[in-house]
Amino acid sequence: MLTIPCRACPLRTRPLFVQMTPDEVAFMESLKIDEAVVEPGATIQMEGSASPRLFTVLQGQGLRYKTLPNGRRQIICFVFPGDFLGLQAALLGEMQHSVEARTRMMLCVFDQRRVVEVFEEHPSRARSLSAIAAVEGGILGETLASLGQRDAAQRIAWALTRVWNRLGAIGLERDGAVPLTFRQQDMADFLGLSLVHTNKTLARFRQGGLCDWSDGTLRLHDPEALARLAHVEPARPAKRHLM
Amino acid sequence: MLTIPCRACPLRTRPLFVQMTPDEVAFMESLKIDEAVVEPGATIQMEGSASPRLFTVLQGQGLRYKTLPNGRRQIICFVFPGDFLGLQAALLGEMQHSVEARTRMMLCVFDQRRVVEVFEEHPSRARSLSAIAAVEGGILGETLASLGQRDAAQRIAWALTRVWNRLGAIGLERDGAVPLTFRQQDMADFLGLSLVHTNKTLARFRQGGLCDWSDGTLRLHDPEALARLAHVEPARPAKRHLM
DNA sequence: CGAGGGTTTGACCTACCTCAACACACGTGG
DNA sequence: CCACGTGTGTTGAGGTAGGTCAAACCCTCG
Repeated sequence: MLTIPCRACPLRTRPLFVQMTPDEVAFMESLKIDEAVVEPGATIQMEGSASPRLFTVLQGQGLRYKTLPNGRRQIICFVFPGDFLGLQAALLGEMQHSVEARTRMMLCVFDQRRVVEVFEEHPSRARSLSAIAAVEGGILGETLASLGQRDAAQRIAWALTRVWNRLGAIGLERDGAVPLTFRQQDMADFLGLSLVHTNKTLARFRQGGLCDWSDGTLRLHDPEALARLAHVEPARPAKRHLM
Repeated sequence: MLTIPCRACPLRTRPLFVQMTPDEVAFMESLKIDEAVVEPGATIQMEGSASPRLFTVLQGQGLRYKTLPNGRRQIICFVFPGDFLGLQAALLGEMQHSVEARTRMMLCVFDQRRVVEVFEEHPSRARSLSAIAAVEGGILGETLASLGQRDAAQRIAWALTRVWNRLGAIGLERDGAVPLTFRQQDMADFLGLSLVHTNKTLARFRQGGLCDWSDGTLRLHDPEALARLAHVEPARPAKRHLM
């Protein structure tokens, strides 16, 4: 039995997300087949395989990553509540990256075959699915620009402000802090930096009073300065779609 | 008048692309409103604006890029025949990057509003549109992994083998060479390298007998060695969708 | 013939990497 | 209770891949 029917989903009322019509919500509820809880470290989806179950993240944090033939790991992006997992499996038949949980996560479960049928059954939901893909593409483009054109400090500042805004937008800020449950190694693998350099840069930020990311908690003491350092343009609204 | 009706399009018979049903081809033909030729250097779409015209590239080469607030430029990817331009404009209402022509290009033109209606009118075409978005996401992920985890020589080797395979797949190889009409600066801005270092690495490849990219022409003398250097897994088929 | 865009080359420098140790917290078993 | 491993964060020392600067060398084109 579903403990959280879509119509009572705490996420979808957040202003970050494009609002659904009651009809859409009802349709999604008919698509939702289960809820799942996964433990930290669990692999949710595997690069190269076709995930028969697709997910919307309700709670928790995780990451998408690729393992390269040379053994190194690139983190594609961090995964937060509201993210949809398995889009490539649905549209291409195969995931191009793996997804792993970093905290305990609660997931909304969909049947991959039913999701594919969305194109025949519910055009506006199909549009949202495509929009999700397009938004992710845009984010990846921005990430690419960070890796290619920003130096280490700028990259880290960029990533932290990004995460900060995202987590704030889904209401996870408490007392000027958001939970950020990754290791420094994860951040390094995300930004193409070494662990050591990531660590030292974070220490500099901390000593400089810019921000403090420790014990799984991120505090931005001076968000403007950080954004300026990162060369981030003033936060665009950029609504997201939920599945 | 259209000089190339979709049913006679030379691209869509290439094995690289997922084949359409006659019904789909007819539908696309009803969507196609024009053909356009743009000159080298022309801006086809602009970051931040909603392009009212969407394109499928028939001929020529171009690039997608973002300009960062700090003035630097990140090339997102190279644009080749078969690519669809304006997906973000269609799905999100706004382009997140610009598109510029590097050679004279021939484009298939669609009306943005009509494309959006594809979700109501033609589910299987809508699926293809989404698949295009998903494929692009996968490619961006791979690019991300290159920027983050490969050194300069590996990045260049990776990019060249990628381009080589792509251009080969659409039948542009002649006498062991494909046309590649970019500047070294473009490649540098794509891979997050300086022009100087890109140039020197290319020179090393040339002297080492690996490949030769000059005068707008790319020759891979030893594709296997290059792929080995780049740590590229043996070419996956990875079909693409056309619009 | 000069101007401008792209490529090439050399000299120098630094941002970042690697290696290596240590610190601290946790759990497990003796 | 302590001894220990293991995983994560921290710090220092030294090395190098790749950046920047600068100049020259093509081209083509007006």
